[in-house]
Amino acid sequence: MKNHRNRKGRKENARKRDAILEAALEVFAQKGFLDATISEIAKKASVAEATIYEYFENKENLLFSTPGKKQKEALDLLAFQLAGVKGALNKIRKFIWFYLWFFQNNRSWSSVALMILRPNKKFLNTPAYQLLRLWTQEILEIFKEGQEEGSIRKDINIFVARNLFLGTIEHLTSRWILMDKPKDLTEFANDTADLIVNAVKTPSPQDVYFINSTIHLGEKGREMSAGSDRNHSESS
Amino acid sequence: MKNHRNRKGRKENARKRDAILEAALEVFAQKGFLDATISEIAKKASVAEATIYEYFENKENLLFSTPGKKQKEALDLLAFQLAGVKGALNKIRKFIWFYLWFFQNNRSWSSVALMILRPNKKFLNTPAYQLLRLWTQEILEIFKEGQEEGSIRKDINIFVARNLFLGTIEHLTSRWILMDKPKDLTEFANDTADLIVNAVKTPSPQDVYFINSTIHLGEKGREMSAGSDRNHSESS
Amino acid sequence: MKNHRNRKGRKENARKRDAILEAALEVFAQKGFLDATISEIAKKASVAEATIYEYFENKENLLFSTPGKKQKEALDLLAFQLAGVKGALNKIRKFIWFYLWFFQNNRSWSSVALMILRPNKKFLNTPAYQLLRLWTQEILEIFKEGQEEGSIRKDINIFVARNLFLGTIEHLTSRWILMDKPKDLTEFANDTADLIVNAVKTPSPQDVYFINSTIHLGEKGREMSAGSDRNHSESS
Amino acid sequence: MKNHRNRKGRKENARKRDAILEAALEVFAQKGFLDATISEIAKKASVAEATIYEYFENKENLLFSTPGKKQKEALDLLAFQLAGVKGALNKIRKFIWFYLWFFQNNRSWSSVALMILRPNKKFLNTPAYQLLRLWTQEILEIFKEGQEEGSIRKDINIFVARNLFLGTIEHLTSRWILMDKPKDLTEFANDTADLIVNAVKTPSPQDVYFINSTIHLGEKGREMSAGSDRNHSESS
DNA sequence: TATGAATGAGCGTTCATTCAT
DNA sequence: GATGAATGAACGCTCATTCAT
Repeated sequence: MKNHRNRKGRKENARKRDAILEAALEVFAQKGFLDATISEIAKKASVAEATIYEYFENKENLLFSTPGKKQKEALDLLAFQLAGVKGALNKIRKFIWFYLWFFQNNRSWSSVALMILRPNKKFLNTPAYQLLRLWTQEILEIFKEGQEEGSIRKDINIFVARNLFLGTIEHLTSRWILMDKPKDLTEFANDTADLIVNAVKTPSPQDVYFINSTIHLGEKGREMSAGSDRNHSESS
Repeated sequence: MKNHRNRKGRKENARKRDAILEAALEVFAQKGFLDATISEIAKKASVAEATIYEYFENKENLLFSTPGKKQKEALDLLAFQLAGVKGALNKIRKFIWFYLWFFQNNRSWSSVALMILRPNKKFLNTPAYQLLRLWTQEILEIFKEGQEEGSIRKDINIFVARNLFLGTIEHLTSRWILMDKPKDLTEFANDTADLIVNAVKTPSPQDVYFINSTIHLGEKGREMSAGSDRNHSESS
Repeated sequence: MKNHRNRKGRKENARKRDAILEAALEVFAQKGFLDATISEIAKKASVAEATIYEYFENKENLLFSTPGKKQKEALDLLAFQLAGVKGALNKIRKFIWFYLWFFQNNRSWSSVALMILRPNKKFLNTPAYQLLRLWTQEILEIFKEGQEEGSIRKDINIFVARNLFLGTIEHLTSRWILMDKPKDLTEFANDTADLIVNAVKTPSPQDVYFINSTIHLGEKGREMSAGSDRNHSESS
Repeated sequence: MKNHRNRKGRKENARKRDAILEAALEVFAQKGFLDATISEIAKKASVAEATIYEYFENKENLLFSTPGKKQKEALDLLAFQLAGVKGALNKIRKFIWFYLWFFQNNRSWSSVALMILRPNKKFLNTPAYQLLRLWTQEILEIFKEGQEEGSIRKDINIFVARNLFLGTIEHLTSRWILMDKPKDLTEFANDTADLIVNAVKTPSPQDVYFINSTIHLGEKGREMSAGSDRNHSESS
């Protein structure tokens, strides 16, 4: 409220600022927002508590500042990952894999983003949230692209499709965070991609085949989702 | 001293207990777990703060006790809703619609379940969570049923499919809770069902048709998803 | 701001409330508002810090509640003191003496009232201040009475006269509080009364006398201010 | 390191020092000692916070240094104002008017002096306080002069009279600072002077007059206090 | 059973002040 | 001489929880 001095956001010591953010990310991920203490964050960042207030207005502001850098990194990497990939469906598959991979390799960030930030209404009015929207808009673009190129059905609601996309991945990741299952989050990338692709793709004749005048399920899909079956140990 | 909870005998008890739970649900939904105070819950339930501790061990225990009744109600209603519905795909559609309908008509409960309980690790060790599993197992059963009857592809991972199912609905509902969009949560029930059904159903020849020796997209799907187009006002 | 529970002002334990007020008065008097700590007040009152917040909203509110009881006591005693006194001028003398006596016998209260409350703008919007106004209005009444009975000049501004009255006494008392001089605050009651009475009283022929056709100062005043001379040790 | 204050040599120094003092005066007046922050003073003075510590030992020291310059200015002006005025009573009138005028035209200074410095015990051990004593001694001198010339009663305690003088003026000014009443502080200069002069002056036969062998109140006083009546809008 | 009253334990936040540059 | 950066040291305040009645 009262930001005395020239507190907040000096670039001078980006290193110290980053150290605080990193520490905060870890502590928030581990303890949750309210059980996390400034004291612990400060200790982990090797600064005095008061120093945190030189860079961030308050605890909540610190929380909201926490995902920014990683989010940008994710955006850059995503572009890199998608570069050269042809076709919306392939992009979707790549996106899903990358999304899960990135979550997996940034567990604290995932935890903060999904468990703390997402249920927080105030987060919506935050610069960090605006950044996040770039990410989700990318998904929409891919769907649109697919509709234009014909690979994605024109009769689906792409906003609902985006819900499908995000909801599925976030649900999978949430389970991973909460229950440590599966150990390897990307393990289900293919199965997940199969379903999502199925959901949106334009049906093609390759999907059906004729045996003795009967139409059977094509086996093509199987080739991409080998290893997926009901034998996975699922606890719920 | 500590087993008041077990004395189900007296009606007066149950009434007061329910009043507390209802008040708690509302306050938790409105304020979140930590900003909710025992004091406010007590006031809303018209009991003294200490009385709450006669019925619940502590604040967290109260939180975890909060969804139980509604959850049972949901299970009963679900059975009622699915009764007489033929075919896994139709059950899925019905389930989706009912899920959204129930969320919509129990906002506080939805809010507590999705925003507070789900991100809470401790909730997993809770009786209330076991109840919730019955719910999600129902989904698995339907998928299995579909695979047996042939309407659902046998080559999909039904656990991942359940993620798809739950994740999509919860994501949609979360948006509704956080941003009040869409006003009517069931508005997208059909579009959502279309996508999920597409994702899991066994492709059938009806989905393709031949014109001049070429296979085209069947129009059947369209019949069920009338009203679905990209004109929905979506803000993100 | 947020007064959770039924905090503030339960009469149930007026004893505890009084203990807190008394402790607060002493600590405030000794340390000033900001150097006084809730912790010290709690210790002196033999209650937990949190208990203070059961009775008072916050530190400032506690400060403002501090003088009330004594102020009422002063009002009652004043009425008692003035009862039976005839004539506005005699009432003024009595009032002055009592005012100084009461300050002297309630040092902490004096200190808080003059040193902390008076310079605090917010105090003006306080119930305690309204009580104080009864006190100062009493002075006005006496001046009016004197003007009606003829003992006080009709050509003076009684509001300014009240400033004279209050300002003089408060200045004297402030010096006493700050510098412990004079040891006995009532020592100058007579001299002060003489001056204030002189300032407002209707001049009377007794005040002048004729010697050899010349008018001299009457000696009557002297009788009441015996002992007043310039030999007092004054440091400023 | 710690004696920068003594290096009066460089002009640049004095200029910066004055800027700090001026800023401090305003901030202290507006916020009070404790709510004033070094940060705000620094900002207002356009210097860095640390710079303030080059010129002043600490916050309290800065506060005590704050009134000095104005106080000297007041002393000089007072001498100027009193120059050529004949008779103690006239000097008293002039002094009162000038005192109020100076307060009025230096509101921040008044505020700091009366509201912050006066209730502060430590201020008494301060060079600035010694300067202030010159001011109050001047009052004593005038009283003595009046007693010698016969215009002021020899039977009054001049120290008490000084209390009357200072207390009245300070009380009036305090009200003005706290409640902005009256708008023009010098409005009551005459009325105040009348009362104070009445209080101390030697009664003279002109004050009484004879009608039908009876002694009546003289009207002389009225001539000097035109405009004084009970119609002033006073809120308390 | 119900509760009014009391409190222990803790945390975010503020600033005056220091010091290396 | 000037200052940006860092921090130590405090303190008000909140609430979940307990317990005597």
